[in-house]
Amino acid sequence: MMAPERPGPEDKPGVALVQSGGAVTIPVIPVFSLPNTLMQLKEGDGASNVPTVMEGENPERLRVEDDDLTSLTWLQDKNLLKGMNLRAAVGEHQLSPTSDFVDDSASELADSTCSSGHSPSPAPPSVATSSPNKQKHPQHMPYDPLVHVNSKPPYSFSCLIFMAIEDSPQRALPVKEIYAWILEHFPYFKNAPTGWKNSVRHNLSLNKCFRKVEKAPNLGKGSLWMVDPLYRPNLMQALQKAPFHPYTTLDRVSMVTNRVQVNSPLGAVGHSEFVVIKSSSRLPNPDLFPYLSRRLAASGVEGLRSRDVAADSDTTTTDDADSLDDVDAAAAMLALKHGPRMLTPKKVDWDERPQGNDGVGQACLLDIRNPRKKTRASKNTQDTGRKEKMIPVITTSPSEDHTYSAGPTIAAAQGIAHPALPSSSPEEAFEEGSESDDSFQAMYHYKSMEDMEDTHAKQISSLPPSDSEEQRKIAEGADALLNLAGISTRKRTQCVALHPPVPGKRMTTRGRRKTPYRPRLLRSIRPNIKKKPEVIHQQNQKPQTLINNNSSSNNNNIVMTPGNNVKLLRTSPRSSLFGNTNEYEFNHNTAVEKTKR
DNA sequence: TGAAAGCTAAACATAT
DNA sequence: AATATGTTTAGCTTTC
Repeated sequence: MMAPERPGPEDKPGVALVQSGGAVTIPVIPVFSLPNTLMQLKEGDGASNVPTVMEGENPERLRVEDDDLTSLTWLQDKNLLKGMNLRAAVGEHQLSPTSDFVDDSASELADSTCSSGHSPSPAPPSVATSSPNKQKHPQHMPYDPLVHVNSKPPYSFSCLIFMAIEDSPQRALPVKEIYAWILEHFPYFKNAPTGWKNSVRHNLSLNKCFRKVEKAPNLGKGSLWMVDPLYRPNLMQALQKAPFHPYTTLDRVSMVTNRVQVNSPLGAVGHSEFVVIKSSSRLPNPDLFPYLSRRLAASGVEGLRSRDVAADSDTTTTDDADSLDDVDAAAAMLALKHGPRMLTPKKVDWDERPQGNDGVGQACLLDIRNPRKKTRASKNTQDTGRKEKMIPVITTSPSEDHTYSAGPTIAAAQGIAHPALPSSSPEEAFEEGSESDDSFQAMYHYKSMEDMEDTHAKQISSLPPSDSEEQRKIAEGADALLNLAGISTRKRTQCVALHPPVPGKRMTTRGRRKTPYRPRLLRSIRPNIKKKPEVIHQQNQKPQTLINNNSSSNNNNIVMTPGNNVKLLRTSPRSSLFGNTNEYEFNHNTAVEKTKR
């Protein structure tokens, strides 16, 4: 079964070449999409024949239709690539000028060309469609999922799911839409065996990073899946570690192709040149990943520069306000809990901000890696020997990235002290600087914290003393929300013990088998110990239940309202006797007890 | 070499 | 009943 109809790639062209005034100007093309561009260059460099892609056109379709395009061997002949500083672009691989990069890339490009329809003699369909290369994409090649359709994406399923969810408007997707997203953005899976869907479901169920959310029954089968806010930094970290994530690839080099005076009135044809410039873009292609790129930018992945870039980007500026709506619920609740003090970490300009005063997320920035157990990211960056030698590592162990078994890095998310962290509380995290690298200071801050700093927190802080009871209620509600979300609001001494296993997420049994194999026949007769569903059905199905507490002693329900606000329905055991429910509704501007009934 | 991470397959249950 | 979705177990490969 193919994906349901949805906006296709034509709505989000990966590469748009803009023709203007007879000359073809080529915008900055990230390495992520580089092969797309390369594919459009004609053998022999006949510039007059260089196809142009009008904005909005589907590059995928063009790849298919431009059958007159030939391979890129001319690139090797011209030795253009060799002159580039591709060392950084290829991630962790040290490439000597005489490395086998060209050869390998040639074969890979040939594969790409063939698979994407650029070859003048495309491979038979049986080869191109029924035999996807199950091997992962070679690490020394920039990866374009729309081009390297025969290479298995170098991302784990959890990363793919994460990207899919993050790239959705509501940050929540049903399984079916996750399938569709993956199929759209990674056509490899169109020809992959159907087992990948099983893997997706398996990952959703087992991976602690993903949480099931109830949705209205009339919206089809199944539930919505969201990224657990607690683990979002972990996933982002995992994504950064992925060898060809746009962070790590685009980060190194962006390629600007300046085709000089192509089809110009001056007739200066037959000359193309590639100019490689360094860029700090750490974001995915906003055309391919509109929401994802924006949200990662909003999450501070790219840091200061990303903000600047975003401000200059058409894609981001148009929806900049929208991105402000992406309030991290956990951060919001923490802010509510801890009040304005938590929310106002020395308001300073980003450029002037002291290192380390990054609020809740700041603890995430500290490089607390175990020097003995280097992460791949650290190894990679050491290899590159570039300034970005310190990729922010949120967790000390890869096992805490986004895996099934690791405990959440709540300490990091909360600013709760890690043994290696200088601060032991969120407050201290604000009060103390860190020795973090420059590249750290803007990363992984919660944009929502800033937003609330300007609006939400000010409202709270402006409450007169007579409203302290109200504020206490809000804090209490936020506390409940946090606790329900698995975020401890206790002090550090308790935080470790307060990491409960994520309900419904088993602790790992992966790796080598620790228990004897139990035949299916025996397992089939075991009693049904299926856990109770995590989500509850609201009487009014309009809001989506985010979190609920199955405990009978706590009648808290967290729902997401249609306006993407977080609503807490709290019925204390005593008040429930009288049918009273306090309803708190939180958004990025307000935190008020909305109704009582 | 062992452990961890990730992938795949499969059985089974439940929901639509 | 068929299909989609969700859960769980198991075994494998790869990487560290």
